[in-house]
Amino acid sequence: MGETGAARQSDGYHHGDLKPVLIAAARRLVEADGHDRLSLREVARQAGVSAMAPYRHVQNREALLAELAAQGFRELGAALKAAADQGVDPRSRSLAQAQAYVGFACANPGLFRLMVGPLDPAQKQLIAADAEAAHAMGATPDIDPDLARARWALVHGLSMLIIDGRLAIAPGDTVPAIVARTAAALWPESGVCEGGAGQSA
Amino acid sequence: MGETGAARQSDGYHHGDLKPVLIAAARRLVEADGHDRLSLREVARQAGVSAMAPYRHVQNREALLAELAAQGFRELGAALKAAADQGVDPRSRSLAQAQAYVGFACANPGLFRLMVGPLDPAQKQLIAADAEAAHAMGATPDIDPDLARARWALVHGLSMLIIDGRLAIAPGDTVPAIVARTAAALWPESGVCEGGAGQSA
DNA sequence: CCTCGTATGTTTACATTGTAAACATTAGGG
DNA sequence: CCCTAATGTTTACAATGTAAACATACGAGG
Repeated sequence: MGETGAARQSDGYHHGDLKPVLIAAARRLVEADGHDRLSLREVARQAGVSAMAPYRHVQNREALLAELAAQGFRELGAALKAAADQGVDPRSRSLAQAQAYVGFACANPGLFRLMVGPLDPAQKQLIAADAEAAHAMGATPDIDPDLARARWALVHGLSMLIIDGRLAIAPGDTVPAIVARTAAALWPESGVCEGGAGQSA
Repeated sequence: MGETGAARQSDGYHHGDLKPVLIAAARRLVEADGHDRLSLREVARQAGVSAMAPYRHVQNREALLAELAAQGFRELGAALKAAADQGVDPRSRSLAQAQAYVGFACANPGLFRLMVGPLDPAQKQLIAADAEAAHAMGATPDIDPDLARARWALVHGLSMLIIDGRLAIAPGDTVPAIVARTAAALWPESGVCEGGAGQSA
């Protein structure tokens, strides 16, 4: 079982299924060293091909990063949707989504920083659809926009602070617990989360 | 009065006061292109000196970025302190600090991203003192740590979302107003901000 | 089955960058 | 007035992004 899927056919010249390998290698490197230190040549090296091979599959370095970001947004969107489908009342749904968001960031810090960081407009268009999908997931449509923005800023800021090591996680503490405690500190009772402005559907 | 301060003495060989010029140029470039695209050679070019001249004043590129970050933290700390000294009740003090934090990020997005981004440990030690000063400013000591964390995450996330262009600012709207509305959405009455959870436990 | 076009990989080439090392100049104290 | 250290410069080299030219093998059509 050496050949996985539709991989190389005969010899070593034509790899046959290089692009996913490149993306996987790039993702590994982005997690390891950060997206700003990603080198296309190192990606090629990890994939076992020549330095110029990646250019047959991506336009340039930025385009590869954009594909990575798109993949990240797709995964984040799926995680948010799964969290939304899981809760029963709006409050637990909100908490589950918040935990999913921060959880994703903490599980893929390098990728998250890439998704969140600035990208030149050409590539941004590439990932816009996925990003929109993920973002729409964060804001349920039946609440005050100001409150939605506050919730988004909260989970986003929490994510950044944690993955940048500014919020040290005490031993024995977990990310979902931190999210839950932070949310609890803001909404001690309940009610605020779902009620908000009375623009009921 | 062409020579500012202790600038060049006679000819063009010894600049005489190069370091501040380098830092200023670097800051301009960081704002313009982002810290990941900063090139020491371009800094030198902007300062009108040779490519290797900066190495007489900073150990390497990372060290220059660290100095920039330290400068940023000092300014942010000053802004936070000024905001704290300005308010009368704890609530308006909190709001003023939040507005100062987000305002600083929006006024210096490139620098803020540098301050917030990951830096290798050697340089991190350089800016640790300033960073601590700025961070301590954010959390007044008399409140629930969970609430302090929530407030910090909120302003940090708001800053990131705005400077990354994810929260488009409507024409006529201002950053302080957004911060105020966001805070108002979370604490509709008052009371929560200063009283908080009875962490007397 | 053979051939040829095209997709995919490779090699070569060049500009830009970070950084080390050797050299040049000048300021300022003996 | 001269020597030394501080400051700037030139030279040099390795790594990177990317363009251009070259090579090979997969698959369609005869």
